[in-house]
Amino acid sequence: MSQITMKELAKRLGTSVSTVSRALQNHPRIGLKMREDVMALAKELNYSPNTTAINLKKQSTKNVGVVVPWLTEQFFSMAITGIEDILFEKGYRVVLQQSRDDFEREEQAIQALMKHGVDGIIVSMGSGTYNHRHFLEVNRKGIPLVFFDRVVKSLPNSCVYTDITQASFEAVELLLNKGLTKIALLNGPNTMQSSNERLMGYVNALKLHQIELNPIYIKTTDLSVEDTVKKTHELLDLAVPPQAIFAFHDYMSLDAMQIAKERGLIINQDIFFVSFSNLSFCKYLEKPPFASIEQFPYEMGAKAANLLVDAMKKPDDYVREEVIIRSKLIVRV
Amino acid sequence: MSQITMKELAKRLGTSVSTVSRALQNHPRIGLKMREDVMALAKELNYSPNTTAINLKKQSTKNVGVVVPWLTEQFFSMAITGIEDILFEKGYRVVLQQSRDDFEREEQAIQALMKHGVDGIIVSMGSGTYNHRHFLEVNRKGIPLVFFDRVVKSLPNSCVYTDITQASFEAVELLLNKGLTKIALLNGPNTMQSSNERLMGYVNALKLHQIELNPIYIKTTDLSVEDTVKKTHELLDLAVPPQAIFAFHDYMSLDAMQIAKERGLIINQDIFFVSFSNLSFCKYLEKPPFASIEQFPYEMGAKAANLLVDAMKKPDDYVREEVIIRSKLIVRV
DNA sequence: CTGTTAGCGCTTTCAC
DNA sequence: GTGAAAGCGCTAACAG
Repeated sequence: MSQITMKELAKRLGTSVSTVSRALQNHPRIGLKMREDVMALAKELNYSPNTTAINLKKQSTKNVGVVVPWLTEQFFSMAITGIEDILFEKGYRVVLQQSRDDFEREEQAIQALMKHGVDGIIVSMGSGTYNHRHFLEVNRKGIPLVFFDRVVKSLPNSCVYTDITQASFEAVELLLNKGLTKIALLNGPNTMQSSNERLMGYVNALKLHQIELNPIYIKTTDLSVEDTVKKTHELLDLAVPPQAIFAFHDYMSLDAMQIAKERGLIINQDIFFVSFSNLSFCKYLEKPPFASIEQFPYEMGAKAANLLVDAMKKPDDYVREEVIIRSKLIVRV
Repeated sequence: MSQITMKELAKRLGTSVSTVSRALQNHPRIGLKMREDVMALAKELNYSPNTTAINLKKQSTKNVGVVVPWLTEQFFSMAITGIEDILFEKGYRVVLQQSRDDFEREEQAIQALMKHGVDGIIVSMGSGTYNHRHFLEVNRKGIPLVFFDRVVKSLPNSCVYTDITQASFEAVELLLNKGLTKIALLNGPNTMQSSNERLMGYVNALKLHQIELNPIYIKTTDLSVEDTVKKTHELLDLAVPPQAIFAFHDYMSLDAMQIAKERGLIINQDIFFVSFSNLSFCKYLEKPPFASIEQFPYEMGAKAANLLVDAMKKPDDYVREEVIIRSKLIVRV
């Protein structure tokens, strides 16, 4: 199926390619009749422009690469929905890649995108990412890059995130205000900035309420179910087990809750869970985690997309922006 | 940041662009020293080819469009993961669009993809899609297209799906074998082929077990939560309410279950639910829907991607394939 | 108002 | 083995 080109249109109309081009893009300096003729023939022949050629000419692809750890995590699929909505309306397309929290894969994805030619990139970093050379490479190439959620604040790129420290503080304080003092932290890996911020919020809250920090209540995990299960058992095996667990996210809360239930504990009575995510399906649970932090992923994605669009518009006088989306603590019970 | 081009490499090496091109792609008829020199300089200058130019030349973009109703539905995010895995390894990139079960949007998405230039398209149709003109257009343009899950069997495109009728039959039979006879069907819209197939499976099972079909037990919905709620109430308001509900998918089961619970019914005792999807988070429920049909979305996506890759390889002698992925009824209780 | 011309960056005959 | 040249489809000065 040989696509019909402007050359063909020009030939049939006995005119030149440039005239056809101008007519098609409603250039002012073009005769009315000619414009109409061209338009008519184009429609008749079902002409559609070759975007690749335009891309080559314009040095842009109207493609934006998006790299997230897991599409299957609700947080990310909602964020991508926000990204897609903004980008689509601005004429961009989303090229998607998952890093699966694996450094190698993330690097591969970024390289593929650069090689493939995208006008910009939006990234939420994987938990396994221990260095930033791929991002530096993107910056070196002058491709606009925006981070969201799992960001790198030390890089000169704009980023969108929630104040994890503050949100963590509020979550832990909620528990403290309930009179609970033995609160455990079931965290992500130390390598993740957001794990450290959770820790800070946790520490701050305890400090403010003059509860002594007990290191045995602090566990890090690699975010896997197995590790969550293991560390939860460790916590519940303690001589004085925690009354509440502040977990990395709802997925972790849910897995930890299963363990607690198996061990005969009653949720929201013997033990309380709070975490990030505010997963929608928790509403179907008889006993949902006590509270959760809503991070508004759709809005975060949309904001990141908007920042990227700005950056792509004016690659020269690019101003780094750091946008903090205010999270909200949702008490479920 | 002006990217470095082959022209630049050629200039610096005092050779021609064509030689550089050949050296870079390990053309046989090229001097060893020259090849090494070119390679070395390319590495040094961090040369990377302009994919758009290659695309224009090769008349292909290595981009594949994927259109699904909702990214946030686990079924689709898993399918896309399968698609992405296969496509990435074959050197293709996934361009993602969501139709949100809206015909206009689906049409827009398909058009944007065609215009944008993709080598192929994978689609799972939206529930609101009432005609196929956009697919016909894709076919007319000779762009390979493969359907999965929500397919159009009457079109000449390959497709991958589960045997909904058979799976529905098994699901309903499971209930019948439990001695339940008053079974309702909470279906999707009539416009969806897969709704009709569910209905057929339902009818077949009842017939085989010589249970008379009672039309008041059959409800269609537009898949929205509101409509699900409404129709569930209608069913439970009946003089003789159903003992079991076969719902479109787990999301619908869950919403319907909420209503049943609110009305004081005990799940898996007073009323049983079965549906499609086998959502992973149901494992966290005290009382999950009684059974669910696992459709192996990852495998479906992967298979669809493989079919598309084949179709893109040999656009001429294209053979339509219809692949049926065997589903599995998972009894949860 | 319209045609000519020169590319965008790369591949690929066709010569030498 | 290497270079010159054409061309993928389109845009945009530059001349009329």
